[in-house]
Amino acid sequence: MSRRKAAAAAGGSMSAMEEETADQELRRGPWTLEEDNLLMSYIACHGEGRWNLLARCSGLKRTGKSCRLRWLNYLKPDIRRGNLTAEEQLVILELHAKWGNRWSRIAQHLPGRTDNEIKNYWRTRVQKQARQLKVDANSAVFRDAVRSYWMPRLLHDMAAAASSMAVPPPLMQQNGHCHGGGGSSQSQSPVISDQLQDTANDVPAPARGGYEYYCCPPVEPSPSASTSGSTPAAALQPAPVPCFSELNWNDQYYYPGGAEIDGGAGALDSAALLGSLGLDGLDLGPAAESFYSDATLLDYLNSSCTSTAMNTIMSAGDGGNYYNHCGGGAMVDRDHHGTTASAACQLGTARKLAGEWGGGGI
DNA sequence: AAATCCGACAACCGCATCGGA
DNA sequence: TTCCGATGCGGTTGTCGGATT
Repeated sequence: MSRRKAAAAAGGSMSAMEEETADQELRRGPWTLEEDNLLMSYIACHGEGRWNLLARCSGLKRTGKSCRLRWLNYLKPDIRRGNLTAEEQLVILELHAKWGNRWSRIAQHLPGRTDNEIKNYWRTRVQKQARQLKVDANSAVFRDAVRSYWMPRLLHDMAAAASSMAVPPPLMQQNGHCHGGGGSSQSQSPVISDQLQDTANDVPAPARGGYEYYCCPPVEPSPSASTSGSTPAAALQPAPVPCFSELNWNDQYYYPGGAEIDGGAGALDSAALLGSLGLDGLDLGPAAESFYSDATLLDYLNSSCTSTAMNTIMSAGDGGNYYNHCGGGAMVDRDHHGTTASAACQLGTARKLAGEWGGGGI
């Protein structure tokens, strides 16, 4: 309910004349090119902030709030446009599991992305999947499904992107401390992430930022770790927490359903898979078809996690490391990393991530 | 071809928090 | 300490364009 409607409903603290005046004085709705130009030129001269003053002095018939929002969500030069990459989606899924609807906080770890954009992504994409499954997006069942199906698929997308680039994505970097000043990555440069972004979007390169937090999930800020007062170089230091690739990948988080992961088997049976994931109680119901047809589970498992992508990863840098990470080493025959094995090993990865999430509440 | 539906995203709104007077 | 304006955040709504009927 709008404020004016609320006022009217409450007995009307705003007179009709005031309403009319307000309507004449303040513009609402979509911004015009002229308004955008006016706002940008004002900020170019006076800088950001003091939004109410800006609104009064710039000639814009908008509220300070509206000006701020337009600038932060649309006009600011470092805003990234275009679809979220698999990497970014993975970050969102991970951080949302960790922090919930803290959109602004999540956005801080996706350079160039706004809280509004992330929020919209969650509502339109993630919650859509939850609706199709007839479960709550915050339920444990749905989180498990995300961990077991969606995240592996995103990992696969990243692997495919890496394959097309002939370099592995940063997730697969060895020694954990991905990129950004640590200097411990042995085979990849810090720009790999950006390279991947550059192939994934039509966004000008200067608008891109790094994704160090994908590999190194952020931790609660501490006074000593605050960016204020730290040098730019220090700000690039990886957070002192384990990266995905730093986890104890030799744990036995293999496909637990008893199926051999040797690459010789065909497509996994969906019921067996659900059972193996501890989701045998999950009734996908009539939504299952659309869920699958959206290339969310079986399509993913049966399709393009090809040996080509895996071979690329294997042959590059620490690909073998990733391979062992995924399959727990002994569980996967390195010579038979076909579709099933690849999918299953990524499921293993997802399960490991689920474990790192704690498996419990958000 | 027209009507309807639906997804994506920009924008608005209310409330909370912060900081200065 | 209190007040008040500025700012930030998250929920919700409105709009538009493409897809479907």
